[in-house]
Amino acid sequence: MLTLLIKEAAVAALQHLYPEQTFATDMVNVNETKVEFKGDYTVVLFPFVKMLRCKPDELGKQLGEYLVARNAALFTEYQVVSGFLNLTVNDDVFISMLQANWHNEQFGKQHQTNKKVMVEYSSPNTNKPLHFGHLRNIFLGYALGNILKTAGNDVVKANLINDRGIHICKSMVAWMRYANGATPQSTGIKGDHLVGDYYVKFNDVYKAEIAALIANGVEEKQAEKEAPIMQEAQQMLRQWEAGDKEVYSLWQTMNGWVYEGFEVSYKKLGVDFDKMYYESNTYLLGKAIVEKGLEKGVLFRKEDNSVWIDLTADGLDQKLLLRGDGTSVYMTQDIGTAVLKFNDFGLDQSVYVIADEQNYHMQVLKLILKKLGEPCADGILHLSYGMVELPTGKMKSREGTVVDADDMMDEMVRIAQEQTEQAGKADGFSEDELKNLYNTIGMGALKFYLLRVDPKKRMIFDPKESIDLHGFTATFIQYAHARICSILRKEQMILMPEANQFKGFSATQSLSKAEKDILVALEQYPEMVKTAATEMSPSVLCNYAFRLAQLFNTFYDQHSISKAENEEKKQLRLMMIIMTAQTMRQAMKMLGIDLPEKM
RNA sequence: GGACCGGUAGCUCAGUUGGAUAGAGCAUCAGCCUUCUAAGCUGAGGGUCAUUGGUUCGAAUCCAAUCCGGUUCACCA
Repeated sequence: MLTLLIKEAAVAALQHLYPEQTFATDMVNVNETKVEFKGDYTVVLFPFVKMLRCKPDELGKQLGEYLVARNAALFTEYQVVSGFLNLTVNDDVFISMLQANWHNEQFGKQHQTNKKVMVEYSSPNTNKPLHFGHLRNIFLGYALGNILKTAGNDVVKANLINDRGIHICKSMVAWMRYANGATPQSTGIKGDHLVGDYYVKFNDVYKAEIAALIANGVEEKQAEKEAPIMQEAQQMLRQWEAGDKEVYSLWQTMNGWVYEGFEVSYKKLGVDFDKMYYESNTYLLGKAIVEKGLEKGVLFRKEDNSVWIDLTADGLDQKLLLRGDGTSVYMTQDIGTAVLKFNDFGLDQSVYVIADEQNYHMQVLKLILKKLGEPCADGILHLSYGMVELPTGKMKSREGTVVDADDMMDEMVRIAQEQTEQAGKADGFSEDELKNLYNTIGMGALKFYLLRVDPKKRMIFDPKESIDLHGFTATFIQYAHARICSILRKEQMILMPEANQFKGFSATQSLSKAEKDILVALEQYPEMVKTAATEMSPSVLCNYAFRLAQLFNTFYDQHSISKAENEEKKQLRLMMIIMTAQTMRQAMKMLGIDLPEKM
C-alpha cells in the first residue's frame, strides 16, 4: 500500500518536473531501503536517466526536493546515494495507519472478486492409509483454499476419492484370503490401516507366487500375469464392474472402514472439504464425453476398438482414452470429473493440488478438454508440488516403506511434550490444557515444516532427524504470540482489538528503529496475502509471519511495554503488539496453524 | 532421445516485475536471564549464486549453450 502511494507521488513529481514526458506507476521501482542507508523506501533512478537524458544524482535531488516539499505529511527527508533516492517516511504515517486499521477486522482481507474457485486436494486411494507425502498435499491444499478465500475468491474445497480399480481389489482379495473376517472392531486397528495391511500382504504374496512360478521355469513376465492372486484380483475387478453383489458389498464395507479411518485423520489434521467426489461415480460421465468426442471426430478408434486422441501436432504423443474392451482409464475418469466439477459449481477456476510426477498427465488433460471443446479447459490449473522422499528414495506403500501420517502426527505431539517438559515449561497448566498445547505445538511444527518451502521443490525427509522446534518454525511464531499474550494478561487487556479501551495517544511520536520495523512489516500484510494467492504459495505467509515474530522479539528485547517511557508510548506499544499478534494469528490460521496464548 | 522441474553458506531454504556490500534458520564460536516468558536476543566466522558466453548503467534474477540431479513420455491410478 505504502509503496503504491510512493509510486504515485513519484509519478506526480516526475510529471511536474518533466511535463513533456508521460509516466506511469509501473515505471517506478520502489524498494525498502537497505539497512546501511538512511531512509525507509528507495526509488531507483536509473530507469529515468536514459529517458530524460539527465544525471541520476541531479534527478534524485530534484525529485527528492519536490517530494519532500510537496508531500510533507508523507516524507520528512531524502538522500541521494549513487542513483538511488532514499526517502524517509514520516513516523506519523505509520502511527495513523495503525490507528486506521485498528477496528478493521478485515485487515488483510481483499475485496471480493466473485470468482468461483475449486481447490481439489488430498484425493486419496482407498486401499491404504495416508502417508507423509500426502500430508504435504493436504496442508498445501487446505492452506491454498484459505488463502484464495482471503484473497476474495469464493472457494470450494473438494476431495476426489479414488475408490475403484485394480489396486482396491488387491486389498480385497488379500483380505478374503487371509483375514478370517477381521474387522477394525474385532482387531482394534484403524480401518484405513487394516485395509492397508492387506494391500501390503497382497504384494508379499504376489511376489512369493511369482518367485515360485519362476522357480518352476516360467518366464518372469508370464509369471507376473499368471500368479494366482493377481488373477483373482483381476477377476474381482471384472465382477465389480459387472455389479456382482457380493464383491460390491465387500467393496462398500472395506471402503467404509477406510473412510472411517480417514475421517479420524482429517479431523486430527484440522482440514475439511465442502464437496466429495468419487471416481466410481464420475468415470461413466468421462466415457460419455469420450463417445461424444468420437462422434465429433476429435478422437479416433483403432482396429482393436480402443479409442485414442492424437496430440502429436502439439508435440505430445497419442493418448489412450478407452481400452479395447470399452473400460475406462485414469484419463477418462479425470475428463469426467473435470466437467462435472465445472457444471456443479459454475467454476471460473479449478485448481488441482497434485504431485509433479503428474505434470504430463495434467498437461494432457487440459489439452484434451480443450480439443473436445469443453469450456472448463481454460480454468484448469495444476498446483504442482515436489514429492516428499525418504533418504532411501521414494515412499512406496506396497512395499511398506512409508512414514505413516498418523504415526507422524503422534510423533510430533510426543516431541512437543518432551521439549516442553525439558524446557521446564509444563507448569501451571491443567492436564487438558497440556494435551491441547502439545497438539498445537506438534501439529504446528509439522504443518510449518511442510509449508515453509516453495511447493515445487522436492523435499527429503529423514525420519531419524526429528522436526525442529527452534528457528524458522511454527514454534518460534507461537512463542512470540504467547509472549504478547502474557503482556496483555498482565495489562488486563485481551487479544481482540475492539474489546480494548485505549487511553489514546497522540499521532505524533517518534519511533525507534525496532518499532518502525514492525509497523512497516504490518503495513505489508495485505500485500503478502495477495502475493501468496497469486503465486499460490503458502510459504510466503510462513516467511512473513516468521519475520513479524522476529521483529517482535527484537523489539521486545529492546523496549519495555509495561514500563514504557510514558503512558502514550505504552498505549502505542500495546496497540502495536495486539496488531502483531492478530496479524500473525490470521496468517497462521490460513495455514491451519494455531497460536497458543500461553506456552 | 523429447518435454517439464530443480541446482544459492557445511546442512535446510528466502531472494516480488533485473537494482546498492546476495539474506534467514540449523550447525560452530563469543556474549546476554534480579527487569513484560532465554522455545528468546546481540555479535563473529562461513558464498567462483552449477559452468561458460551474451543482453546493459546494472544479472542470483533475462537469453543461449553446457554439466549435474529429478520427474515424465503405460491398455497403473
